[in-house]
Amino acid sequence: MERGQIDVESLPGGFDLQSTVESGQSYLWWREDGTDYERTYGGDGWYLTTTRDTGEPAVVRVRQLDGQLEWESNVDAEACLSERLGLADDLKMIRQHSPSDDVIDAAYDTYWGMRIVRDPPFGALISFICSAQMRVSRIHAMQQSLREAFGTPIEFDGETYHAYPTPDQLAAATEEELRDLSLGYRAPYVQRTAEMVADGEDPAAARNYPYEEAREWLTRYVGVGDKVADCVLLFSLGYLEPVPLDTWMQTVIEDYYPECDKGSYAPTSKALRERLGEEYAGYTQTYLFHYLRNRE
DNA sequence: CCCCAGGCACCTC
DNA sequence: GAGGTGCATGGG
Repeated sequence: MERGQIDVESLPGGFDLQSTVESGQSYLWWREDGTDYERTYGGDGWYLTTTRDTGEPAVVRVRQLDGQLEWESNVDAEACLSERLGLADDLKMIRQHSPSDDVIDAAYDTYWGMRIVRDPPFGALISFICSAQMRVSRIHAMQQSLREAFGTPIEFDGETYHAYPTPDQLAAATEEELRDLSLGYRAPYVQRTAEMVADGEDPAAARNYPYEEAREWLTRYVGVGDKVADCVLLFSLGYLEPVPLDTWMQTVIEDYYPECDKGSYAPTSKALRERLGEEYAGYTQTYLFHYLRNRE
């Protein structure tokens, strides 16, 4: 077993592992004890995920003890973690470039240290296809089901885990098998998109385009509209300006920024993006989403 | 029974 | 291109 520590206290803005992993940005991590994100969990508990960064599928688990991020894996996971958890982002600079009002300030203050994740592109694409009209806890459960049904087993520290399925593994699944995992009408979307990626249409190729063209390009995949495309760009591909518009953000617009409601998705998202500070609007959006969803 | 969940494909016009 | 409709599943 390899292990290590990353000093996150000295990063600009620090780091909050629990908020980063449990804020609905990623569905590719899980708690060691398997409990749902709706239930309370010690602030120093372990979170696990899998990676193929070094070629072979590997398990990575991390926990935060004050200013240290402690990790254990069957591979050297330090570079992977830094990338996946957004540790290179300068939170202080990002906040300085974001506007200030009562609700934005409260969101940043409450969850300060939360960072934008960078999920692996295929996992991000599939998990956000699954997210359509679905609660956070069930989106998680679906990804765990997909791992166990189709993912490559990994032995680690005396336990058997499952890697997230590869495009080939999911493309070989039948719609019927996916429906049996309670994916509902998303089952054919997942199967057909996995086929497209397995046939060589790499979602990471969206990075060849500027933001709005990249969003349009991603809608080529079945089950991917403007909202899911925005989530993939923001939570996987390193774009920090997308403002995904879901039902929660529609409520935010009604309650706080009604002048940004332009009727349809693209112009409304653009107006809110400009209102939230253009180049890092996705960061502010993610703080607002997490803060407002957990308020009360 | 109802309504809703980090929406999308498909059909009109 | 904008605007309606059907869609699976589980929780409150």
